[in-house]
Amino acid sequence: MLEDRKLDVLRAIVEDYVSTHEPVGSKALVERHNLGVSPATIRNDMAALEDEGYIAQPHTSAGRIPTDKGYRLFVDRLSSVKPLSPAERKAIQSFLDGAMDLDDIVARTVRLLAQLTRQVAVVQYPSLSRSTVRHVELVPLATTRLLVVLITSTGRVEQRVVEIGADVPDSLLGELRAQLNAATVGVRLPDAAGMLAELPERFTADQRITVASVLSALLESLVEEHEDRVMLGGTANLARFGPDFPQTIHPVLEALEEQMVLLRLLGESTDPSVLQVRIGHENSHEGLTSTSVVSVGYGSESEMLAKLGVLGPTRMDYPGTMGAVRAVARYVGKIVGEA
Amino acid sequence: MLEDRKLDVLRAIVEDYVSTHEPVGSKALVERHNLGVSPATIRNDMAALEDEGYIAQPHTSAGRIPTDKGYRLFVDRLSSVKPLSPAERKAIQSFLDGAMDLDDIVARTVRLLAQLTRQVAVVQYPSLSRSTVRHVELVPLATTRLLVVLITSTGRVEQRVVEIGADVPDSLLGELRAQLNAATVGVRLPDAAGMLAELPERFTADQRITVASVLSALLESLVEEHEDRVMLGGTANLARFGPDFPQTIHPVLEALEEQMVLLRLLGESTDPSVLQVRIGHENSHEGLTSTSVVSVGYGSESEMLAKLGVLGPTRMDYPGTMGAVRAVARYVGKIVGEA
DNA sequence: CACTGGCACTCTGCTGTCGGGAGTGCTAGA
DNA sequence: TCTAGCACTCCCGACAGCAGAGTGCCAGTG
Repeated sequence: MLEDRKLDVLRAIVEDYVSTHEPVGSKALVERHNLGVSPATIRNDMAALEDEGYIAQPHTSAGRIPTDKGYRLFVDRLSSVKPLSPAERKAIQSFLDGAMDLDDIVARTVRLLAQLTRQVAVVQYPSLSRSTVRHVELVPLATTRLLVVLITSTGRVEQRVVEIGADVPDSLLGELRAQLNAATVGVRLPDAAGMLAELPERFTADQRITVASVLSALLESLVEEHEDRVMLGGTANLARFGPDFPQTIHPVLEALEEQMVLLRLLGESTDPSVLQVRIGHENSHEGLTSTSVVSVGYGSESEMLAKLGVLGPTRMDYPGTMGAVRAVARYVGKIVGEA
Repeated sequence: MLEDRKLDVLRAIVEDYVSTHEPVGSKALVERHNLGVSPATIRNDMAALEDEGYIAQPHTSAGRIPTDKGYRLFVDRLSSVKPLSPAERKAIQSFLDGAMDLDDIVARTVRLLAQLTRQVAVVQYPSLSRSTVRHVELVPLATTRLLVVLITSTGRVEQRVVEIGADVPDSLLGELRAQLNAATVGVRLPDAAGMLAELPERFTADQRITVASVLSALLESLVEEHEDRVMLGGTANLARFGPDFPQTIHPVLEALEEQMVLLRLLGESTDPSVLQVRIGHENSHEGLTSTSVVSVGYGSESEMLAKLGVLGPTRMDYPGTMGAVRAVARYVGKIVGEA
């Protein structure tokens, strides 16, 4: 009973603080939520919550605000993911349905997430490592220069320019192209490297220089995975972080410029199919200590291809944000799964 | 004589204001720059400059700050582009030399510009319209689905997925691929459309449906030019816009999210080979009225391929920024010219 | 005629003071 | 276990006073 109400109080504090952005006091609390008790009682509960580290007061005799630990409890036990309205679902669908190529899908997703959550959206491009080789193309640019193009099953195109020491006759080019495709098409990217190991042996000694150059470029494209790209949107929403934000916003902007940081932000999860919320200091990156990240993987039923999420102030609407992120991830997963 | 000194005063005001970010008064002026006259004299000049609209005071009895018109005069007549130090030149070169593909070049350029100028950098991808077709590739994705890939002389790759009503036999695919390449390779993108006009006539009636679908996708890629992409960097530098910037920064962030706005920002110029400075209200976009844009085209000697530039507060170091932008444009031009 | 020095004036911005208000913790009582 | 009351703390806005910076103007000088 007592425990139960304490949790109710914490939930009420989080909800009020999220909507008003101001420390919430005992009196306002009983007025807005109809807990059947008096402010004084609430005060006792609040004192207890403060002792346990779930809330804090900015200064003596101000209202309370939730701590990271408080938000954590709220997310884990006090709230449920808010499903989207039918109108919103419809909007998602029509927004994403017009997409043509992969870039377009990712770009639209980012916009959509940013609009829906009114926060900063981050979408990772579908990872190469999970996809398979669709086609390898060699294009002569000059007599001693080749463009190696790798097309994957997710529609992604990787390109590399290779400088070859010698002239490359068309016949060799055709043969090499055929062999490359025969060896790798349909194979998963990480496995494709292995399929190519014995390829040089099928060519004559003086051809091998060329073959080796092309192979090394292709292998580079295949393992590119680790420097996956991400797309970013909704940075204008940073302006709603709060009025105290000259200090707050700068480190955040800096973090957003670093692809590596963004990837780590999305990445550090165990099971990508489960919605993940990282709150304030739980974020390894300093400068994002008053920032929360909500992320989840997306992809076909069988596999997660990449992750997406949003980033906002710790004082965000968690149920709504989580609902939006999850819904968008599902739709996008369906779309890239089909493609 | 009098006119000359008035201009000196304006220059001094601009320089001081840019470095201090505070309204500059007559006394400080004579101290910092050794104009050989007394503050009282300067005050007369300042009054005149104010009448003519070159400077203004935020409130009675504060120092003066330059107006947009003042900056304009400063840029046009009172300053010269500041050449970079040898160290900076070296940094540019080594920074850009490691670049592999086009994406990489653009990404590095953006970072470089942002670091050098400590402002927001914008780089347009080399325009398709000036480049030529290097290769067209058709890749079957499924029995009724084709990937059309266009590779340009600047190393850019455009891709489109086409849904074909019917099965596409390999023979037709090969024939079509050959014909497409024969007709367009080496041709400028805007002209290539014309070369393809008669292509359908060489195929039988039932093949034409397929040919038409592929063609329309290819034509789309060819004229894609108008929605050229841009890359953005250094947004963290927005935090240095000033302490008054919650109002200032939000519209700017919004503008930066819109590709179209960015393109127009770079685009609206007569001769792209000449360094262009657009100051405050000269910028057509509202929300960027306290923002200046320094931009210039880049490319080979013969042609400009695209533009790049930076965006910052009107109170920016114009000579330094202009020098950096020009220098970077030259190096990048050299690199994409070679590629 | 152009420059200078001096003077009165006008702002801003900082400091300190002072209630009002909101919120708390504690204690006594139901 | 909850409630009511009370004294206390602290923030915040208003107000006044003051120093400083800067201006405009005017009379004087080479």
